[in-house]
Amino acid sequence: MQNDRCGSRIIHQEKVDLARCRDLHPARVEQLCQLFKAFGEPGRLRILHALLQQEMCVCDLAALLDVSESAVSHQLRLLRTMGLVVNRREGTVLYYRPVDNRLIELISFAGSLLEGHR
Amino acid sequence: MQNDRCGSRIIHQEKVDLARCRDLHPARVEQLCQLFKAFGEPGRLRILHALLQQEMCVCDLAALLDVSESAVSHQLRLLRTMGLVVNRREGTVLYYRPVDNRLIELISFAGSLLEGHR
DNA sequence: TTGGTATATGATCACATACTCATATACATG
DNA sequence: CATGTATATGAGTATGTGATCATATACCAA
Repeated sequence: MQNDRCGSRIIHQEKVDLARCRDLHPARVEQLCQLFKAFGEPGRLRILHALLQQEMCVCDLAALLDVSESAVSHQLRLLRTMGLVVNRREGTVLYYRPVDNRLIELISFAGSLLEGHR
Repeated sequence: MQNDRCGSRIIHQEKVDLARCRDLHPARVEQLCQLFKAFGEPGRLRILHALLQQEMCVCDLAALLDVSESAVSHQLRLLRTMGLVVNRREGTVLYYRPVDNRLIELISFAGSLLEGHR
């Protein structure tokens, strides 16, 4: 079969209908994905986790993660663009911090899911 | 400078030390990233969200997302490999469901973070 | 066994993304 | 203003990833 994009081959119409009406709004899907994606990369997760403990500058984060400052800077730009972190300048040093401290709870909650299953 | 992988250029040694001792274990970082990554893609997020409402088969999910059944199958394999979903066979039809229903709370909590910031 | 249906899987390709290097910028200090 | 420091940014590259197409598998029914 060339095109198996099924429109007619629905087995359980009621299930699909129910799922459709409970489905997330496309915009909400995008927002959620952006947020999860931010945490879905080891470097960014560690950066966010560190910043949720205390504000830090690029150089310190690079030392913590043992990667180049350029790499950290690029990741921070992403996080800034997503609206997850902001910075504060003090001379030539930029201190970064998360916009929303509740993000730490998202990490802890995810962590608790990893412990035991239901 | 050729190599800016800083080891000596640490500005705030105390901050780095504190961050190091509070840092997540590498294995935990990997687990968390896997989990977040699973939710960090529109297709998978919608699949998981749908399955958290009711068990569904590949064909129904394909209809819901309006993508090929092959694409859905590939995503489901990923989720299976990650241990996030399991299936139950009934004849030729495979019904998928999440291993842990608390995953819905992860989505809701993330959603609540999108509403207002602190 | 033969054919049909639902799904899985492998190869391939297009695109995203995370890093590196080189360079630019912003601020401080002389 | 010239220089140094901390960081930002752009281009290029290598790797990751999500889709497609073709094919394989598992089950069912005649």
